[in-house]
Amino acid sequence: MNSESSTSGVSLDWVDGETKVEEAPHDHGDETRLWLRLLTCTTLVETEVRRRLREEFDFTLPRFDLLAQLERAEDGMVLGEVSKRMMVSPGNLTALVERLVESGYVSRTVSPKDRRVQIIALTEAGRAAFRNMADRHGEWIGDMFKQLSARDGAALMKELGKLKNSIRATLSNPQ
Amino acid sequence: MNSESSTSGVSLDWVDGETKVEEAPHDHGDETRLWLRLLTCTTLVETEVRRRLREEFDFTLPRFDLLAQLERAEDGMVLGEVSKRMMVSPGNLTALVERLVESGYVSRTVSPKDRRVQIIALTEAGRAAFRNMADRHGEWIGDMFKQLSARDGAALMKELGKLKNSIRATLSNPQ
DNA sequence: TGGAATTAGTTCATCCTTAAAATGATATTT
DNA sequence: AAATATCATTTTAAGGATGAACTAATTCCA
Repeated sequence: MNSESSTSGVSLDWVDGETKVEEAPHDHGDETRLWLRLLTCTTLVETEVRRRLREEFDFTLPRFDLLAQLERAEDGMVLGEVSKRMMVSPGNLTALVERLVESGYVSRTVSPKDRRVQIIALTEAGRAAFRNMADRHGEWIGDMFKQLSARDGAALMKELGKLKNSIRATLSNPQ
Repeated sequence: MNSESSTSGVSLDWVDGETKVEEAPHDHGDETRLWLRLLTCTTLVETEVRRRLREEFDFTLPRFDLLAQLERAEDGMVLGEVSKRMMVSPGNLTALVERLVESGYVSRTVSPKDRRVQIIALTEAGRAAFRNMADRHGEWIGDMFKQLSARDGAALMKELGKLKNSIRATLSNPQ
């Protein structure tokens, strides 16, 4: 029904890990199924975006995400701030930024006020490249989401907002 | 308001990359915002699950996911099938399975009918360890989702179902 | 049968990612 | 001012992930 198999495997013939993982005493089966469905949706979109970024622009998603963060910080951003916004470890950024500096999309300046601090910013080339990719990115997402009515989209947005609050509540107040 | 800063950075003080990435001619801004919110929720949960798996069981999420797939295949599973269900490349599994075989949680048998094929299965130790972790996993998810009413959960499940269909439609019929 | 295509997995090079430890700079005490 | 704490970033070691190239086994079919 649904196959494709490229030389290097993977592709469209995935199957969904989405089924119950457990059925324990106090259950939580519903939440777990919901979580798995959430994860499935995210993985499907994310994988496709990665694939297209590579194919069309020979670019990676982490690099794209980094440019996206910088794009709305006209005067650049402190590295630590980027780390928080991207939800990745600071150590991760070191190499990522390095590569983007090398390719000329990003500039890196040591703050004159505090020599520990770095300010990262988009170069003109980076800004142009990003805008280009972001346009396509928007189209891809629009395409993948297109069967969802405006109504459903709004509902989903709202429900996800509630979920996000629920998660954050637990995270900031463990146990 | 919300900080914690361990030696190695990251933790609770994330900020959400969730804001518009672009505002292009044909827009897609709503879909993109929805996508970013979806991604944020997934990342929050996933990161927390990783953290707790490591802390409580010194285990990784990919390994846990692999055990989860095998758990509901009494007689084991062909490696390629695992790859499809987990939505990861086959090459990825080679090392993952190797490590789980070493730790005694998984057995690997070459099929007698077709010597290209491998059958992977949980060992008794693997089954026990998995059940243990899966119980806790369910609790964590239940905890993070607990502020979502049953009604909201059901609604979210349904909306995500629609989204999943939309995505799959695009993937199996690109352009 | 015997060659070509297909299929299942592995290997390789490259990148991403993290936690933890280390480095180096600024702030805070005493 | 010296000692100490805190803070921003880098380094390191280890695991995950991918696409592409490769190996080996099976199937297809002329």
